Amino acid sequence: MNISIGELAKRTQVKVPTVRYYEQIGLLASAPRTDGNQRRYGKAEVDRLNFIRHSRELGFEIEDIRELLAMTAEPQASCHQVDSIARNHLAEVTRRIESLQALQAELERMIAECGRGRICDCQIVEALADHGKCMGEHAH
Amino acid sequence: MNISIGELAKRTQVKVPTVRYYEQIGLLASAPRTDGNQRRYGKAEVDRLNFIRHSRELGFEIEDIRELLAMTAEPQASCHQVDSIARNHLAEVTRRIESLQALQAELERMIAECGRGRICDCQIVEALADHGKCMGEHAH
DNA sequence: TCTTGAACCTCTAGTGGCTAGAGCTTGTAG
DNA sequence: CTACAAGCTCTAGCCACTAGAGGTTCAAGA
Repeated sequence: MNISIGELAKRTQVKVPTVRYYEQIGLLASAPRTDGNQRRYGKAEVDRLNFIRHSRELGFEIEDIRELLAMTAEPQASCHQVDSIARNHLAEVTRRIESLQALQAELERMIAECGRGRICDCQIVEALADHGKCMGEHAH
Repeated sequence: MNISIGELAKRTQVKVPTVRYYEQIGLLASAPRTDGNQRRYGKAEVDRLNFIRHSRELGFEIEDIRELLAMTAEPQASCHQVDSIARNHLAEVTRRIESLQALQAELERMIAECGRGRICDCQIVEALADHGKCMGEHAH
């Protein structure tokens, strides 16, 4: 296997500019070039990029992915750190969900109170203008 | 009332650089200056900035807030557009919650399967490397 | 072999919403 | 007067891409 960046992009569903970006930030090794200066990739890079894309889809940050990839280079090492990274990320996702759910509740309340009349009577606008009308985590 | 930017920041809990940023992007009018070139604000600006901050806390985008503020300048107009902006935003928040919940489920599954052994046996790493092991909205 | 269009290359800047200095000026209290 | 806090403008950075611009290479077709 000795594929171009476009073919790599097609196989992994990662855009060409994004592949270049990942090389730039060191997530992918600098690819060997043809005489015409074009990058060429093998199966290992396809696998690595699939790992990266999948991790990104799951919301892992680039630095986390960098660490995870470094760990896969030490197959006999303990996976304690992998577990830790995943748990931290899960906790963050959970926090974000909770925060968004609080926002959702506030927005629902505001919209329910809207009489669909004029701006000067609008409960949405009044709620935005007056912080005290909110309750819950969003309010302080 | 004729307060400095620092006082405005204290009253509204919006940082000084953020106030300047909002002026730069036109969300706040350019403030009148002292002979020493310092900005000075009145009650109207405090109220406006509170509206902005509150809307940002609820996750409205700057452009949405710009529109909402423009509407408050027409008190007799219909609040149909306000309602529409809020509903669109609520729908987006709902989508984000659902997407995060799918991620959460995948992460929980991966972590539950982790045997806490070595990297080469790690179910988290294997799941990240093999897309087919995921299910749900995240998988394709 | 030549032509042409697609794909490849590097480089720069932008997205959204701030945030962080650097270096200078103003205001106020002691 | 002095010193320090707060004000000012300007630039660049954060995060993870993304979008051109302008030039080169590759491969298919005539």
